[in-house]
This record gives sequence, C-alpha cells and structure tokens, in this order.
Amino acid sequence: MSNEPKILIVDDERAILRLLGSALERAGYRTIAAETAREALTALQIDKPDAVLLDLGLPDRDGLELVPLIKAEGVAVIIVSAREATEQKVTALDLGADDYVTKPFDTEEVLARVRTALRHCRAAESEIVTAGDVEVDLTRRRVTRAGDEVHLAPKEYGFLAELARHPGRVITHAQLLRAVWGEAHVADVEYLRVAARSLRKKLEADASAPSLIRNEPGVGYRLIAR
Amino acid sequence: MSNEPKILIVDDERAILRLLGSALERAGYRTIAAETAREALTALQIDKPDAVLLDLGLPDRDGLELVPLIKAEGVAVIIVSAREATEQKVTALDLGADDYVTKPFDTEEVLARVRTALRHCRAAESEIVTAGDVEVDLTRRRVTRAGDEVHLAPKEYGFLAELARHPGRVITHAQLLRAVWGEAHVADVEYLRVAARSLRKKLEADASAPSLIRNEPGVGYRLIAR
DNA sequence: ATCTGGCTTTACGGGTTCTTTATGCCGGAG
DNA sequence: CTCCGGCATAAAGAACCCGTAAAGCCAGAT
Repeated sequence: MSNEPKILIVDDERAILRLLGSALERAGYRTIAAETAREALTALQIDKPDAVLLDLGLPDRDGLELVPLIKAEGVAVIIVSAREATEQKVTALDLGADDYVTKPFDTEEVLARVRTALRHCRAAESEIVTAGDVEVDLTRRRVTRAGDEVHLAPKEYGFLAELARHPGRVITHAQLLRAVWGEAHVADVEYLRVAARSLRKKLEADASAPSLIRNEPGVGYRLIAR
Repeated sequence: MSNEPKILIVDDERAILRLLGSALERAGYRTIAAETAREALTALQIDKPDAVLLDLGLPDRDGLELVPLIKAEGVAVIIVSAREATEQKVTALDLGADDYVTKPFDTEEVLARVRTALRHCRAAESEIVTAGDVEVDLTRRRVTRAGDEVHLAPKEYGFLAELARHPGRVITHAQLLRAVWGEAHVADVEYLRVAARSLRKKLEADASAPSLIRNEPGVGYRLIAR
C-alpha cells in the first residue's frame, strides 16, 4: 500500500488531464482523473484525494461551486483555469481555494504549487490515532482495543475513522453523514445514533460512561483524544 | 490595541510600498513598511506581523534568503516580485513561501491572496481566544474555564463563539441573531438576554460584576479581551 | 432454500434545550 | 416625580435531541 499523496485532476480537456497526470506521476504522486463535476464529487468521496487540481469550465457545473464542497473535506484545492479575470481569482480564493493558476501554465510551477498546497493542508497527522485503549489505524483500516483487533462493519468503521481523522474536534452530523453515507443521507441523523451505539458497544468498557465517542448535542460527535 | 492582522511590506520602491500599504489599510489591516532586508528582519522581530509581502530584489540581500528566516517565525510569506522565471517561483515556494505573485500585479488579487495566506497559517494552530480565565477553542468547539472544560448548549456556544471571533469588538444584536438563530429571528433580542445570562452563569465567577460578556446598551454585546 | 450479519427504518421514554412570557431594576427624559 | 426604554432575571411549557430497542430488508454465505 502506497502512502504517496493522491491528486485528483478535474478538467474536461483530455490533453490537460494527460499532461498534468503524467507530470504528477513522474513526481511520485498517485493521480485520479475526472472530466465532469459529477465525476469529481464521486472521486472525492471514494478515493479521498489529498489535493484537487480544478478547472473551472466544466460541462455540467461551474467549478466554483465545487470549491466549498471540496474544502469541507479538508482537501487542498488549486484552481487551474483559463479565466484570468481578477474577479474570478478573488471569488475562488475567497471561497476557500488554496491557489489559482492560469492557463497556459508552466508544469514545474504547478508542481511547486501542489507541494505548497499539500504543505498547507497537511493531513500528515499520524496514521494511527490513539484514544484510551483503542487504536485506529487509518491506513490499514484496522481497529484494536487493548491490543486485540476488533471487527467493525463498514459504516461503523467509517464513522469512527471520520472522527479519528480529527481527534478531539467536533464533527458535525452532516459531515459524518456525507462522508460515510453519502450526499443523499445528510439529513438522516438516526443512522448516526445507531452507528454510535454499536461502536460504543464494541469499544467502550463501561456502558454507562461514554468515554470514547462523545456527543455534542445538536451539533455532532467527537472522539476523546486521550 | 487592535486585533486586525498586521502585514509587513518589504520593497525598495516607495511607490509600491505606498500602493500596497494604502490598499491593505483600506481593507482593514495594519501595515508596516520596510525598504531593506535589514529593516525587514528587525520589523519581523519587533512588530510580529502576521504576514509578509516580500519583494525579492532588495538592495542589501536577496529576498529569497529571508524566506526561511520568516517562515521560522511561523509567519506567512507572499513573494511579490518582478522575476517571473519558473525557476524563481519553484525555489521560492520550495523554500517555504506561501504564494508567489509577479509584478505588475493586480491589487485586488494580492488582497485575496493575502486572505488565503492568512487563512493557511492560522489554520495550523488551533485558534484559541482567551478572555480572563476562559478559553474558547474555535476550531475544536471547546470552552474551558480555569482549565476545566465547560459544556455549552448549541446556542450558548454560538453566541460566545461569535463574540470570540472578534474579541473586544461590539457585535450588534442583529449580527448575533443572524449568525446563531438565523435570518428569521434577527429581531428577537430577548433570546440574546437569555443566552447571555446562561453563559454568564457558567463562565463568570462573580455574578454581580459582568467581567466577561459586557453589554453595550442598545447596540449589542462584546467580549472583554483582557 | 435457509441462515446470518449488516443496514435501514420506525418508535418511544427521558432528559436537555429553546422559546415565550412575566417581573423587577436602573437611569435618563419629560 | 413619574414614565419609559433597555436590561437582567426567573420560570414553565414546548420543542428538540439522544440513546435504546426492535423489526424489516437485503445480499452474500452456507
């Protein structure tokens, strides 16, 4: 299993996909390509890239709309667009984009800006998160409690992993649901309760005192760091 | 004392210092100017800016040499240079610069990039606002008083967080209501009183002297920065 | 075909939080 | 002095949210 950063390239021109893709792979990154906004969103959910190179002129939606959605996942966004109007740059950056490069671009410069963006949004948190006697290994998708491996169902693991990715921070209901169940279920808060319950059953020693997965009423859940 | 971000502008051309300085100040920042690398370094130590706009062509030293020194302080660096060679950009970015803009530049774009850079370098630390013995961690959504965690209901936290986002400044009734209760309740000032009361109950030691959340009659509330 | 584990969906009791309304205090205006 | 606006306080019912339980459903395994 590789640990190289994964880059999602979104552009409707195949030539650009190829150009950027090969340059990035030569530089040691893994890459995913998407030609439409729809493709980009599913790739975002499934492949969990570390950064996105985003063209604004997509066939189905304006790339700008994607920026907040991508940033909500904590992923770096670099706009690569032919639009060079200042207003475009300003709105893109203010929507949360991490950088803005205009076409035609210099490949080496884009690579340097990718490095910078990855540095900024370093998801470089240690791959293994510890909380009490529970350890979550985010790369191997394994969970142990007091050293013994615990088997988790897909949604259970998704729930826990999403919390473990930002230990101690509150993850909102919507964030969890979007990450684990998908955009279609962002409102189904009940799922979270069920998942939390089964997780606590498996991971918490004392059923009466929730020491691992804590509830933030009306907002979301969070993992107790120590 | 103001809490607006402080920007250090380093350039040997007075015209540019003036241009950027006035633009930034119009945008609400505080600015410091430096014409040489030496001046820049002392300003860095004394004024503790939040970001540096750095020209590379300085009379005494090459601006590139300054980049690592500035980044060592955890301060954002945006290069603003006439050198547009790709190699320059790559080395600057790889030395740790957060962005690179070529002259002639568009002022609005530079402002947007300043905002982005500030966002990046602030995101690294978890943003904690202190007021007396109360600490508000805006990224983790946690509040402590004298080190002990205090649990806050959603509206309570929203109220406090809105104040903490601009410590010391008066937040109007309408602003608070819009931010926490939503557009539909911008007129329900009563809610604020109730929320303020329960917050004071939880956070203030002396019930008779409101030392944390102060009322600005007829206008709004503000957090005493301390 | 049957079983089983996992996911979805619905329901309910108990606790917390929000909203709403009423009351008293204070200071400035009339 | 009295009135009035703006405020803090208080309390109570409504609304909301949570954990828990359980039943139905689906798909893959047996």
